[in-house]
Amino acid sequence: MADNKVVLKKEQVELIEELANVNERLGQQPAMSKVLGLLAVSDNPELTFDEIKDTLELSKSAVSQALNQLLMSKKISYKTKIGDRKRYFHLRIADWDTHILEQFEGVSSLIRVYEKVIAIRTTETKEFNENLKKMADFLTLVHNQVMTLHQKIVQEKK
Amino acid sequence: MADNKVVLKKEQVELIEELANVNERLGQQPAMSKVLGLLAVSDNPELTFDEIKDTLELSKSAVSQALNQLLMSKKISYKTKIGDRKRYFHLRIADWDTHILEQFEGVSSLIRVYEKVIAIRTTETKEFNENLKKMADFLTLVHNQVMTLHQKIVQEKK
DNA sequence: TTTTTAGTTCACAAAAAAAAGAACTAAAAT
DNA sequence: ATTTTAGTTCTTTTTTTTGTGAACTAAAAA
Repeated sequence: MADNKVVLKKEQVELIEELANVNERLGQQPAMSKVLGLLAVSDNPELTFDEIKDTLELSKSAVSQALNQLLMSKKISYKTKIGDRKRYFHLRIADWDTHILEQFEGVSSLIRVYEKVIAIRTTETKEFNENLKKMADFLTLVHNQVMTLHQKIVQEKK
Repeated sequence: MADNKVVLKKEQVELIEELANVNERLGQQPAMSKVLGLLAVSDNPELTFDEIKDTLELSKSAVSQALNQLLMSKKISYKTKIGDRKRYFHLRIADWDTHILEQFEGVSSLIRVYEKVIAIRTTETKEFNENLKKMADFLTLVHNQVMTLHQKIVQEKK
């Protein structure tokens, strides 16, 4: 029944909330978003189940589900310490580039759908179709530039 | 009580649903997303209230709310025809670049929050902080490139 | 002047998403 | 052997989101 709440300054709490909000807008679920925020802001980047639960004031089951989904989507991982049964959860921050590219997957979907729309549209609406095409082309350009930048990162890592 | 349903081929219906799904993942509400899909795919890009309502099989109030929100967020506009009281709603497709930039606002928020996180983090966690910084720098680079590309579009339009 | 059209507004219902709680489990500690 | 720890799983409850329906409005038509 001990309280494992992590001590946080007010500004840290505020940032966790802000981070959670941004993550929610990017389509992540609330509890997962809060966990991501906490793990990014906490001075100690490795927190136990109970520290997360007590700091975020969530139920065990909410924390369990959030952690497991984050583990499955490879946003977090955990360490164990000898002589200690607890797991220490942390962001997989070194894989930040993969996470960002996953977010950009949304742009790819958008491009694919718009290409399909362009393909089946009537040719009657010339200006409309031209604008759709310009938009799809712009998105493709952005997508390619992001991929190029990412390749540079990958090279640097090696 | 007339049925104003727009005639659509099966592939058009499927694309409307796909577009609606992508838009929902980008944070738009379901009814709004469907309206955007219909207006992008329909051969006639200018549809009346009742055509939208009957084609999407939504209630008057759902359509009314969706259209008004889309008008307010400037995703759509409408025309009137003389001797006709109906409004003809259409995508503001010529403003596609503005709409895309609005979506990219999410990236800016993300950068701003991560910069704040970096600013208040303990200096104890060197590698963690360096990775955060690299991520924020990458996002900033992407953001700048998108802005540069957009400037070119704006120039071309003039 | 009354009726119809083209919507709007708002209280409520339905559905979906999120969180909680309680019972359970497997391994470790006592 | 039984108790505790560190969670998991499943059902239920709560909250939030989305959509509906009925009453309303303002302008135009009959």
